[in-house]
Amino acid sequence: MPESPPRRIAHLDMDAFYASVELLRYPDLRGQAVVIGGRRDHQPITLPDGTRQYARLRDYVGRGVITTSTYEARALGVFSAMGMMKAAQLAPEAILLPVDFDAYRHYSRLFKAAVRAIAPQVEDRGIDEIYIDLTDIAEDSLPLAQRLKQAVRHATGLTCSIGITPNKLLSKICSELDKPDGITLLSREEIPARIWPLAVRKINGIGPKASERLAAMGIATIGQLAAAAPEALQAQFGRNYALWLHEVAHGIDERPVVTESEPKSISRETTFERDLHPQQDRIQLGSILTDLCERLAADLLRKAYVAKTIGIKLRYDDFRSVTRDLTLPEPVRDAASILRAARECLKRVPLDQRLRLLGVRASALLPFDDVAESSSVEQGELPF
DNA sequence: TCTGGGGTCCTAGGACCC
DNA sequence: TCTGGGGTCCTAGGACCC
Repeated sequence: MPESPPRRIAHLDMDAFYASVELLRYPDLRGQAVVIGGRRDHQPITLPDGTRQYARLRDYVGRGVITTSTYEARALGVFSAMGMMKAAQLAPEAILLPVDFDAYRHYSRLFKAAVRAIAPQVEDRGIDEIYIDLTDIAEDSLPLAQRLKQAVRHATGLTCSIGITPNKLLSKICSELDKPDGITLLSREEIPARIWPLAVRKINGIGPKASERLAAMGIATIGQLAAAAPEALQAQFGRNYALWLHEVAHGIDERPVVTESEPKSISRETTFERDLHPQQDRIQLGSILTDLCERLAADLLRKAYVAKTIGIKLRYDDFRSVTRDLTLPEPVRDAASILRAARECLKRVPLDQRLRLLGVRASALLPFDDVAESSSVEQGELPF
């Protein structure tokens, strides 16, 4: 087997991205505990004398979660994905700002363009992070990393953290090691000293479930995972996942940096302010469903896709969720057809319990060139 | 005071075809 | 005549990520 050439891969992660974008707009909040999240109106109010009044976390009522927080807020124990009502108990005085995705998308485009101008082999990993293949660039890693950070800073006023290693797995781990505003370089030889002491949870792909099962086996660190008996891992996790665990624990990852990809699905979902009953609240649920279908249709139109499969997602008041899919004879993208398919799916789902969430999803996507639209109609009894 | 919204990938079973 | 194997599509659920 031919030896593959050694690669040089960077992972670049923006520091507390949403919160940092907000601080550009509200510099008076610098140094304070600030959290971003929620849908409710908690826009800052500018008083006649020019001073601003901000909402406080303790004033929040609802089901929102923290999307991002500043490092000052994190120091108080407030992290992403935490319920805002719970966070309010830990940091009642923290400033609360609503999310503004348009602003974050704008800065996302700016920092990615700045990176691409230096290193064009960029893989998008969401709004605030990218992988970069630096293999074909001659410059040494440290000055190159400094130049990338400078370019990002110049384009956005924001800081980021960069890890550079032989692969995506290690770079992702490393970009976190010196946050914020850090650079971490790592070679294969340094894996035992610098990677093995870390918790298995630091590996991208080992989540809460897997790390809990590993903990039950007495495996807490990546080094312990690397030393674990393969048979024991297979007994716990099955063949494929066990093999993967063994590889990543040894720092092996051959995944390429993928610079282009097509979306697999597009979806819209919403959690209600209060749980809704399928019968008693059927009017309201019907209008929510219609609204979701219309937004999904607008997304498909804007992104120029048609969908062969339409699905729904329900979450019950006990947080169990179910999905139903329907593959259509012809691809669709208009709201009426999506709604029709979603209602067909709804007929196949138990509706005897209050709901907290409803979602609609389009999958099996095809680029919209000139695909003829379906007009097949079969309207049966409607759940709501 | 429970837990958002947008995604990807994997698994597993059944239908259906050759 | 009670017995195949492979391939693909569809569906449902779950883990995980940002």
